[in-house]
Amino acid sequence: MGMKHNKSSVYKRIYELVRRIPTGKVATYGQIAHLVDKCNARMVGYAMASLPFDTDVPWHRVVNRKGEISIRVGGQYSHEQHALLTHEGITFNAQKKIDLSKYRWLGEQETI
DNA sequence: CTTTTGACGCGTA
DNA sequence: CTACGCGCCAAAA
Repeated sequence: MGMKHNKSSVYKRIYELVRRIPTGKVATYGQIAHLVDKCNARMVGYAMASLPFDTDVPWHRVVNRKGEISIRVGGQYSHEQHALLTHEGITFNAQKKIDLSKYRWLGEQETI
């Protein structure tokens, strides 16, 4: 059935998913995109970039596939993202990378 | 109207 | 490991 998938509904799905990333965990742009139909990693980036300043969507928990903050260095928000993640207990190595094997959100899976 | 400019990831070389 | 092209979208100039 040709249910229309408006861009806005895609963005909405992205935001819903990002909201589910728990405190102290991160997801990659590609990981979010993989869970949303008609979506790719870049679109997740666009969706994050278009959020208002006072959003309650935890945008800072989305990083690139290398575990790095993907916002342009020197900008206000890259520093903000680093601060927020550090505050949640996430650590960065000497190369400013997060260990995804340790902090990656595994979706709905429950670790027993 | 067109062009530019980004919060990306993957295949390929 | 790096470099490049491509897919894909929106807001601003």
